[in-house]
Amino acid sequence: MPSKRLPQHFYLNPDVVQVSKQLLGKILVSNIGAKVCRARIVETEAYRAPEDKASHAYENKRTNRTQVMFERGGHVYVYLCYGVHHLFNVVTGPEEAAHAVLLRGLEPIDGLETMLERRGMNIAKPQLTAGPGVLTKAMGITKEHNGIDLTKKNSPIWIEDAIDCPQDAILASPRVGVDYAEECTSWPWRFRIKESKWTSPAK
DNA sequence: CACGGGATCGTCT
DNA sequence: GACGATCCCGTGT
Repeated sequence: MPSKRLPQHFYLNPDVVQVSKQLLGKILVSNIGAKVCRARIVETEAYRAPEDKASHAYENKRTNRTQVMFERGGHVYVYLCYGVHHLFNVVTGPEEAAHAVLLRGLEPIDGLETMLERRGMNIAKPQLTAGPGVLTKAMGITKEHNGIDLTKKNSPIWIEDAIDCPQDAILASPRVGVDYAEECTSWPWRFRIKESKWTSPAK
């Protein structure tokens, strides 16, 4: 059952909230350090510039860090959080629209041994890849991958297509860790596949 | 299970 | 010089 790389037009959709939902069920693949890992995306969050106070690109603020968010959809935005964790975002929309989808939870498919080794764990349990900081560690993703294009041939990271997740299988709730974002804090832009155990802890 | 704190450093003021 | 789009471990219940 061969999977296919998502085409560029998937990422160019100007509605980042819709893309955030459409990414649920898709397959994230990394080919890093001569190891291939595949995992199903089960939790995401949408960040929409310029009006979203939780977004690093709030008011279209352009800095060295946020520059990549203004690239064409399909690029990757990775940044260091709390000096400890690398967080992985998919940039979406046309060039100059600084939207992004944060990946928050994965369900392992292939490369489980590699993921366990990278995490220093012995047995597979949800904490292996449930959470934005730990899923990057399991997949081998770091700041080095900031700015790469998921749709480019031979990129070390890409996303494969899969059947869309049915709407009634998706649970929407407020985003995590954005208490500073005032009225945007309550926007229900965190999406998860209801029955999956591989999502980060509920708020 | 709910909190509370420490780790740790790039980014922006 | 302050502060994170987090995680893990410790303590108390």
